[in-house]
Amino acid sequence: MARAQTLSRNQQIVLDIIEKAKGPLKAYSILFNVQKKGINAPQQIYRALDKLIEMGKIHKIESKNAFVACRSSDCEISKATAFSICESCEMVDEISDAKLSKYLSSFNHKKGMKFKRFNLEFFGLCKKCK
Amino acid sequence: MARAQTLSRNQQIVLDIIEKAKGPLKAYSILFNVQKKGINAPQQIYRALDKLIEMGKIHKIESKNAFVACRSSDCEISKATAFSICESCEMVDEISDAKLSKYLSSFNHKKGMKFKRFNLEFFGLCKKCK
DNA sequence: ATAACAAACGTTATATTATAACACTATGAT
DNA sequence: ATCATAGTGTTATAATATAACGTTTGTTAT
Ligand SMILES: [Zn+2]
Ligand SMILES: [Zn+2]
Ligand SMILES: [Zn+2]
Ligand SMILES: [Zn+2]
Repeated sequence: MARAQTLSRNQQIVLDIIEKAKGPLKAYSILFNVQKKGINAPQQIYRALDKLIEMGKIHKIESKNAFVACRSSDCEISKATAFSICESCEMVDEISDAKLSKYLSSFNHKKGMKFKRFNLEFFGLCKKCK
Repeated sequence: MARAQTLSRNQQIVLDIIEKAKGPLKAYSILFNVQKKGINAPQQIYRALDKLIEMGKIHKIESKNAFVACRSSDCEISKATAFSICESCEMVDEISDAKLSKYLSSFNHKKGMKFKRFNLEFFGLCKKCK
């Protein structure tokens, strides 16, 4: 058994920063922010990010190569993620909508492929920006 | 008026390659494939890719940093794109499903954001791979 | 406790993806 | 003709991500 819920030192440092952030963070911006804590190399960041994603603690916003903390419970270890992204201020909000999630989780492609996971990114202008 | 439908030389070369390909192509793999035609620099590829995306001729698969030709008509200049992606063989298939597209296009977030565009990526194993 | 294993770590180097900046050319509109 | 827009070619560099290696730490089983 792995130590399923305990985070390692580096994982905790990286998660803390992502959770405190107002918006999505990029890997190298995380790196620059933790150099005072003795983390010096991209590898250390990317390894922590990979594990945190596996655990469902964070998600990657693919269209931005950036990372946000999970604020939802619908996404069940990143099998079903949806985000709303402002094209002006870069704000990202995790969408937690049971109906949407159910609809997409049960969506079946004509060509017979059974899906294990999806990621949906909506783009527009947020309240502030429109 | 711009020459809305005519492709430039480089755009045509890049589009041809993407259309002929069986699966998604990466920018640098396109580059290596067109060096015999006198295209030598990443910029030339990325510029063509950007325009082709704008025109709706191709799409970017964000989770793979790769590009596919548009095979749909539902996506109306890339405002509403959906893909099915095999995690084993990397096959990508554009999903053209009017109901899905309508459902998502009219989806409204609780927090009052009006969406202009979405991109949905499903992951699983294709027929061959499962 | 200790051996064995898995996970995490630190480090150096390198690969991959993407953009900046600048000078030049072609095209179409007024 | 002149002006604006789009496209080109080129060099350089930025930003994102992984490979490979040996070491250390934590967990489990005996
Ligand atoms: Zn989540
Ligand atoms: Zn905004
Ligand atoms: Zn399309
Ligand atoms: Zn497959």
